[in-house]
Amino acid sequence: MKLITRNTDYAMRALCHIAQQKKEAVTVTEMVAALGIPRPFLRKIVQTLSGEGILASCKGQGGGFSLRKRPGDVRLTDLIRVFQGTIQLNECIFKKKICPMRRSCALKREIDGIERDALTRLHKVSIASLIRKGGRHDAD
Amino acid sequence: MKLITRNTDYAMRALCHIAQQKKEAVTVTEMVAALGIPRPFLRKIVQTLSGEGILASCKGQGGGFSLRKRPGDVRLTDLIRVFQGTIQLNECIFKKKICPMRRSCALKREIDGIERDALTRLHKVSIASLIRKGGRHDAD
DNA sequence: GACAAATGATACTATAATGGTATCATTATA
DNA sequence: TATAATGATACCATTATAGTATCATTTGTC
Repeated sequence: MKLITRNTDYAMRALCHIAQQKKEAVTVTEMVAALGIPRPFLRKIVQTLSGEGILASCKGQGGGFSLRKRPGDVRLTDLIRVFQGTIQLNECIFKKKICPMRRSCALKREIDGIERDALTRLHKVSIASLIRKGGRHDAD
Repeated sequence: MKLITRNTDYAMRALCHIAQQKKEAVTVTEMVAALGIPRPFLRKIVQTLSGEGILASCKGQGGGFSLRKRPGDVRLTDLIRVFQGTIQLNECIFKKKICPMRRSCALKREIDGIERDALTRLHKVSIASLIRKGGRHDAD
């Protein structure tokens, strides 16, 4: 069971790191040093976050990334949506066809309920909530 | 988010179907007709369930599969373990290395908690509980 | 102006998981 | 003996994941 992928995980760590710096802009170099994430991969991730309007970027020397949203407004579900595709509950087993048992499938009802609750909880996890909970997000 | 794969889903449907028949043994042919699952795939699945001791099998004409356990004793988590590998919570991001932030990672704590609760609920779903909830498990 | 340090854009790759298919062997019943 | 069933296994196609690699562009500093 994997609720979040590395993309999502790394993204959230990077965002928490940025949120905790007092600086104007945080560079990838700095984040690599702090978080230990492979540089090209992290670059791709923050570029995506920039494209999504979650981070702002400044090019050139002295540039870097900064938060464009309030820490309380960036939730795990947002990142999951960006990096893991639309958040869909377990789509019905019969791909193109309409599921012949959708009216009455107890199994699907159960799974849906469990997934829905997990999503509700993931939605409550934001940059702000993680920072509040203390715990450092950088490596040693 | 995908808590269960088709393997798991099909397995549970097949098991529920078998549990609801009064017969000694249920054949794959019969299950294919009832559930609409691709025959060779379903064969592989029930063979696996047989190997796991969840189903008993009889070869030869007049043979088929039957439940070897009580319906209350076959849970979704059992099938997830069989078809989706060991149920592991999100393993730490840094593969071989020891995660440098395991002492203090608020993100991991949150995800762990959510996954753990989902597993607890998946553990409560069994053949028996699904059958009890009514709802048919066969196709039209 | 040249250089260095930063991001932007984009293409590529390797591995594993998922969702199957296909075949041949074996067993048991009619 | 023919037939209907499972057993064992090998194969395959697609997608997602987790990256890597390159070149272009911008911008501050000397």
